[in-house]
Order: sequence, then structure tokens, then C-alpha cells
Amino acid sequence: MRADGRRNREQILAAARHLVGCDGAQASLEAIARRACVGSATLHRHFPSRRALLDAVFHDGVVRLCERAEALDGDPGADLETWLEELAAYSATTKGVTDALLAGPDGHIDERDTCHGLIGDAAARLVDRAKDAGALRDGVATDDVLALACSLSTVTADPDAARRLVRLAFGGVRAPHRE
Amino acid sequence: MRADGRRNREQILAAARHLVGCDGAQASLEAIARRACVGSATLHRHFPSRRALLDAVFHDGVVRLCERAEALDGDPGADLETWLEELAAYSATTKGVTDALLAGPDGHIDERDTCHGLIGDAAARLVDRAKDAGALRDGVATDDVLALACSLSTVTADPDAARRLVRLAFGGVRAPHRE
DNA sequence: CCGTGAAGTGGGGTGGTCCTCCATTTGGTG
DNA sequence: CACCAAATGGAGGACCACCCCACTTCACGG
Repeated sequence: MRADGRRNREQILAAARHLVGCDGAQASLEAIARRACVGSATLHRHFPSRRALLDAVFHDGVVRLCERAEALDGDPGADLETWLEELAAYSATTKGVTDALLAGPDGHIDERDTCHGLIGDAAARLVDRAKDAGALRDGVATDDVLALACSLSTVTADPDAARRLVRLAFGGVRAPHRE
Repeated sequence: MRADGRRNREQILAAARHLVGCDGAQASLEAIARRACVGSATLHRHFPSRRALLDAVFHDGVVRLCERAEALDGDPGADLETWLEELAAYSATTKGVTDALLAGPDGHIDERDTCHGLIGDAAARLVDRAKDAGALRDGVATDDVLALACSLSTVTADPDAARRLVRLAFGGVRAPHRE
């Protein structure tokens, strides 16, 4: 890859980080290109779809999140809950990740390395561990807890609120039985 | 209101119902106007914002949902759960309601009569009843359960999956204690 | 040091969107 | 039937995504 190509790619990413931070996932690509001092064609060549750009923008944050998942090794149930809280909080503050996480495959990028894939792998490990420890209700799948955590963050931009809702869903809305 | 005005309004609503059903909440207003055989200005006069149009499109369905809420009078906890399931299932199938439900005030319409307001009132009654019966975990608010049910439906288009997730959140992801 | 070819570029075009103005038509009423 | 306010729709401005293609720039081999 040529030096100028790499430089432009970085400029685009920096601009995208800024504007996606302001406007969320549907920030104007044109505006991102302008801010990066780059023609719109260049943006489209580096990132053939909006999804690809979002994935690149959030890649680092997601990788960090996944590393934290791997570092956890306390009580399996609590670890899963903690991590889901973090995921939800991250999604809530970082306007736009959710779209990258929830988006289906788009043919332009390798699914293996997307935010979706990375998060899925990290979550699967925590869920398996919790399941083996008997900490999860029967029939709960990885996709279920991910769906819960991610969807909650579409509803609020406040990380604390997102954490609260995750705890709520984790413990249950219904009052504990005391028969 | 003049006869042709009312007729056009209905045509726009019919077109919107169809296209929003296909494309979700960000269906093209232009396309809706075309399908209704109406100029785009006419659409904008009848519905000054996308939000107003969505609200009108889903008004009937939401009213029906609210009537069902009022009709319930069995076990307060179960009633709430049932109704939230229905809400989630409705939101999941009817692509786009969620945006109408979650959208903030937009200044163009009276908040009292929006989908958001209607659903909020219906839910408040069920939540209060469940709370009085001690069926809810401490600190659960109406907005919490609404946020749960609505956000879940952004994550799937399958009503059964949405129902399942609501049940999951209601009962809790964590395995019941059996100490 | 420099020529060359390929990698990389960006402006401009196309077709789409939302929304507003305003000259014109149309419905209902006296 | 005449009138006027209500209602209309097309044109137009501002924006957007995406693609094409003539051009520039880099990096490497001689």
C-alpha cells in the first residue's frame, strides 16, 4: 500500500471518528470526505460501504472491549453481567456502534474481522462459561444476550441508564419469588 | 376540511402504510407522494414532519393495542408481561413503529395524541397495577419496561423472537436462585 | 538520477432525497 | 353562477450517495 494511500485512509478515519461522534451512524459521507480534505471517490474506494467505514471507526474500541472480556475470570455469571453492562454502556455513548454491530453482512467486507464478529466471539466465551457454571436460565443463547445488550443502547445515550437496563434484564423485571 | 383534502389525506396514508411496511421508517416521502398520486408539497402540508406521518400511519394499530391493555384484568404481573409481549411483537412486525414510539417531541404535533403518549398511558396503568400487586422488582419504572420492549423489537423482525426476548428479560437472564 | 507504469486521486455527473415557494385550480357557499 | 379561501402540484434549491474517468503522484528498476 502506498504511503499517500495510508495517509488518506487515516485522515478519513479521523474525520469519520469526529463526525460519527457528533451525528451518529448516518453522518454524511460527503462531509467526512470534506473534513478529511479528500474527494468523495477516495472515501468510497477506501471504504466501499458505510458499514465498512463504521466497522473501521469502531474497530479499536471493540477490540479493547473484547480484550477486557478475555481478561475476566471471576464468577462466570457476574463476569458476563459486568461485560454486558460495559458493552451496553459503550454502545450507548458511542453513537453509531450499534448499527455496525447489528448490521448484517454486506458483501464488501470479511465477516470474520468485523465488529459484529469480534463481539460475537468474545460474548460466546463468556456465555459458555456462565452456562457451564449453571448461572444462566435454560435456553439462553449468545445471540439473546447480545441482542439484549445492544438493543438497549438504541434507546438511551446515557451509559448509566444502559447499565441499569442491562442489570434489570439480567435479574429480571419480575419480582423474585419468595414462596 | 374540504372533501378533496380529506381524500388526499387518506390516499397519502394508504400509500405510506404500504411503503413504510416495505421499507421501514425511513421510506422515501417522495415515493409515498408519488404512490398517492399527489405532489410532495401536499404531503408536507398534511404531515409537516416524518414523525407526524408515522404517527398517523400507526395510530390505529396503537389505539387497538391500548384497548387490549385496558381490557386485561387478570393477574397484574402476567397481564403486564402479556401486553409487553404484544407490544414487542407488534413493533417487530410493523417495521417503523419503534421510531415513532421512541422519537422525542418534534414541535409539529400535540404530544398528547401521539403513539408515544398513548402507549405510555396504557403501560403506566399496567405497571402501576403490577407494582401494587408486588409483582415487579423494586425500582422498575414504566419507562424501563417500555424501553425494554421497544428496544428489543429493533433487533429482530420476527414477532416470536421478540416475544421470547421479552419473556427472557421479564424472568431474568440469570438462572433463578435455588439456595 | 530519472523514466515509466501502476496506484491513487478528485472533480463533475447522475439520480435520488427533503422541503419551500407560488401561480393555479377546485370545492363549497351565498 | 360568482366568488374566495382552501387546496394543489410542479419547479427549484440545497443536500446526499455513488460512479466514471482524465489526471497526478509515488516508488521502483535501470
